[in-house]
Amino acid sequence: MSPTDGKGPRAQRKAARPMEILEAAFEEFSAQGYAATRVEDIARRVGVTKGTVYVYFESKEVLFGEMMRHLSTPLADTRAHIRSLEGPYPQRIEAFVRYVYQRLVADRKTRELLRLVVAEGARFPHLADRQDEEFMQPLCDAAGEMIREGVACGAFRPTPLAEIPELLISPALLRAVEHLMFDDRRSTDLEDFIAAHLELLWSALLPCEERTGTNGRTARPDA
Amino acid sequence: MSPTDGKGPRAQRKAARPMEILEAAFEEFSAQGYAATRVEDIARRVGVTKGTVYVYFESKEVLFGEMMRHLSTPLADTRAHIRSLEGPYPQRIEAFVRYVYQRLVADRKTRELLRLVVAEGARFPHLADRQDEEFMQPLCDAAGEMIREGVACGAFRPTPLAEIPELLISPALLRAVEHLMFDDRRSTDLEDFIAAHLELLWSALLPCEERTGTNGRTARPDA
DNA sequence: TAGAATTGACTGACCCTTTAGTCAATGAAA
DNA sequence: TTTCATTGACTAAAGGGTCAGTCAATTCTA
Repeated sequence: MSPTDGKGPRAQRKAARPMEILEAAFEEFSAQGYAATRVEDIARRVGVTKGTVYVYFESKEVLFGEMMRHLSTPLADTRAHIRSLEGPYPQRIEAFVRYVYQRLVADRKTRELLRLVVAEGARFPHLADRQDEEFMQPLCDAAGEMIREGVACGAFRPTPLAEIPELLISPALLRAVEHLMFDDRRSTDLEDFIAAHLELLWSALLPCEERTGTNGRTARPDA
Repeated sequence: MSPTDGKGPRAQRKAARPMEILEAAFEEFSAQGYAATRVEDIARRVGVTKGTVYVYFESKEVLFGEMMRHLSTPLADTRAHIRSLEGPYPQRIEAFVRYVYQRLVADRKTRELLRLVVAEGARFPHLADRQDEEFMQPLCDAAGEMIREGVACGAFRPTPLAEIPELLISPALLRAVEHLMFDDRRSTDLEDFIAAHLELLWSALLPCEERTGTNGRTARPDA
């Protein structure tokens, strides 16, 4: 039974408050950083006053922690999603790579989570650990496994990518960091970038004779 | 004539102060972030009081700006250094790659500069621009040029790396970000990582028949 | 050279704004 | 009428920024 079931408008509002506050906290904390964010700003964004925020969260620090936890939860299904990929290995790799760009570059929430971890990680070390546990490690493990399978069944050549899958996702991270630094001021075409990234991967993964230069699908994604 | 020439101890101390303060400011700002750093902390680190800091810098914000400028200046010679690389193209690439790891991963100052740009870039946009202008762009331009030369003279195969040299340095950036997130808690071997990175590059750059798996020198760097 | 006068780098107490956190009063929903 | 989510005025503490005063280094004078 959901918390909004069979309740009057008062109870519904109350039930919705914590989430509203977490969303507003995300906007403010990611834009200003922890120390520079005022609880009053978060409250104003929700349309209430500071006192209300303290009804739902006992302190600014707790609110920040809860907000980070809230941000991290959608990452939990990363591993399952990746394991569900099907088809020939190169296409699986491409789907995987596009998924990584989707999360790390296109999805603002994940991107800003990265900013907060880098910016505030020194004072909240568990943030980095959770982010790694729930996102980076699953991603890398799944990628490594996929590549080793591909190698085992002869689709891919042996490659250090199998042992160090971070190499596979690093270009996406670079785009994410660029995005964090310049927002939208320096945006070269992402599709071109991904195409080049895939090209680089094929040269490492595919046997020489299969490298045509247009493996997988490097064309724009259409329906 | 240097500012310490022929001066008494009083004048020498005065001349040294701004630099001392900038160094202390770097330590505090990079550890705590702009908003959470107190000018008093910076002063204490130097061994003076807050008032003294305000003798040399008119405000916290100006001090931060000057500190960032001070940090950025050593980056200026990046381009020259890269152009001075010599020898066969694969060795030049390897030297370049190692230089990038040196700066981005091993050099604490450059790494923390990255943290500050990501963390504070939203409120000080010119920081990102300068960092890019003086470091990232020269690095990428030089790399792109080197690869295109290598392709032109037949040492390398045509490759999208020539047009998108960011791909070449992205693994180093990943290590830098990991370092920022975990400090020293998660350090897999850097040499293994670089070796794998180079391996990946050779599979993209070298003709098939030259790819032995141990191009360049993948052994530990010795004298 | 010795002592007096001057300088100026530095201090630390102070001001004032900002902001985390509190709580008695309020008024709309139940 | 009762309940309780919300308010907004309040406190306390923190921290940016100021400045008159201090004393050691330096310069001047005899």
